[in-house]
Amino acid sequence: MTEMGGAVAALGAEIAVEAVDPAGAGSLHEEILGKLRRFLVEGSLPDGARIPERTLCESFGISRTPLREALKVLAAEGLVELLPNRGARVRSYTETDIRELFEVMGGLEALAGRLACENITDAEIAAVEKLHYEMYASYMRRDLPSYFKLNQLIHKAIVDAARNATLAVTYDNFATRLQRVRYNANRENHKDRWGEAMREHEQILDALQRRSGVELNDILYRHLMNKQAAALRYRHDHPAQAAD
Amino acid sequence: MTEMGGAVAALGAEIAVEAVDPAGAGSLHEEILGKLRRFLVEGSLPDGARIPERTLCESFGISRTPLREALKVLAAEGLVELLPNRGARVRSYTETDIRELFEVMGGLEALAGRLACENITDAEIAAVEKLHYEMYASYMRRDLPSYFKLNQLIHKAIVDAARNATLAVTYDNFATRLQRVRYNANRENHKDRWGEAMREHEQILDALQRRSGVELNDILYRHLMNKQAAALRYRHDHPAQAAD
DNA sequence: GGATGGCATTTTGCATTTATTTTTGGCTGG
DNA sequence: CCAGCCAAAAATAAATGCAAAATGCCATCC
Repeated sequence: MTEMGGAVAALGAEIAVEAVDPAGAGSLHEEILGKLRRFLVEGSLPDGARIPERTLCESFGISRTPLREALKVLAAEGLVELLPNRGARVRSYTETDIRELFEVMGGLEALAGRLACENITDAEIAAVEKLHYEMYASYMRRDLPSYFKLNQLIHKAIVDAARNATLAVTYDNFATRLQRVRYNANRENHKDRWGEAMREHEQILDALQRRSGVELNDILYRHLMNKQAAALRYRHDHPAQAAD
Repeated sequence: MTEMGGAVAALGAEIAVEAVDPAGAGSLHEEILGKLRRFLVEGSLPDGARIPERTLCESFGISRTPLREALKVLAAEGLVELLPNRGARVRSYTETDIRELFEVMGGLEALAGRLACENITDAEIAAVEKLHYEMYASYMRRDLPSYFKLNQLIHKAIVDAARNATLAVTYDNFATRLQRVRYNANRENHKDRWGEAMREHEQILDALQRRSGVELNDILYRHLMNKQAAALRYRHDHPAQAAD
């Protein structure tokens, strides 16, 4: 397994850098958990790569116990898979997995939209409007990174307005898994759908302003389904590093 | 902490019984995980009870390492909460938590219904019909346990028909958390709503037969919201062992 | 008499050690 | 020369041991 030697070395470097910032909370294993999660999301390790715990322990400068605990949690979160007596692998998402993830995200966002319409304040709607127009400006400027950032903030604002912490946590969990996928599929693929997505966001804002729960529910679900279709289309056109 | 001595003793007994049945998969910590989860769901430990790991280790007859790993996973699943340097407690669901759980379940079931309408086969619809009429028979017989069992099977059938394993796993996770709540709130409270629930299930079957995704989506969500209202109403009338 | 500070006990968190399983390399037999 | 098997090495899983943090208790001081 030399193919990931470089990646593990990179991991070591990453840790050296992040050791400065007091990332985690109190306990060591939570700190490790956060670092590992971030590392996996950023896609620095190829899909399906084995995660030799001994090597990682040396990189992190810790013992194997807290690392194993962190891996168990990450497995429960769906970012790694644990093969009995054979260690951990980076979970490789098949096309089916990706389809399913988008569907669940669609259901969660739809729920968030419905609840948000029941609970959102005028001030929060104004804040979303602001984000929306900033995002539109980014769209006109063809500033993709800014667009993505604002896009994320809008969706997060809707989830927050749903007043449901359990939903927010679950949403974050799935968003994290999808990020792992999205980092692989380069963001370029979004350009195909950019105009369409922008129009959908107009509808999202409109439904939110009118506090129409059922409409926002439906729009957000279809919005995610369109994202899904685009992602799968991209994957078919670029089966480069696919690991199905 | 003598208040839970009896409960832990009961735990020990439980394990002795279950040690016979080959519950878990291969690895020891997964076996422990399953046992602990089942034990927590059954509500044998009071809300907020401390879980001293040393005591549990003796009960299970294992070392602390696999137990700690299992506890970390259960914390990620939301069944226990880990206080840094202060061990694990049984997570006590506040009224807000319960409200949130029902909302998320509503979103997930709604999604399942929508997807099921797109994917379900005629044979599967026939199977649901069969379950439905059996459930109706149980309703007429006032056979609550049978009714509950069939009710669960119908909802499970819809989730399975959604053809989304990720959704199914997530659904199970939340269903487990709610079971922990439901075991506390005695099932008697359902009798208030029994007729109403039965009528809702007529609509569910109808929408499924017509494969009307948007309708089933909405019906299932409202179905869960009515369950939520009933559960919270019960909780208000019976604040017995409430641990808010 | 009440409150505060220090000490002892208990409990958790991490590291180290031991054992079991898997894998790989080499060897032997066909 | 290839296939199957055995053995050694490596990796993982579990257990134990050690150190640090927290809680409870007691004594002393105000």
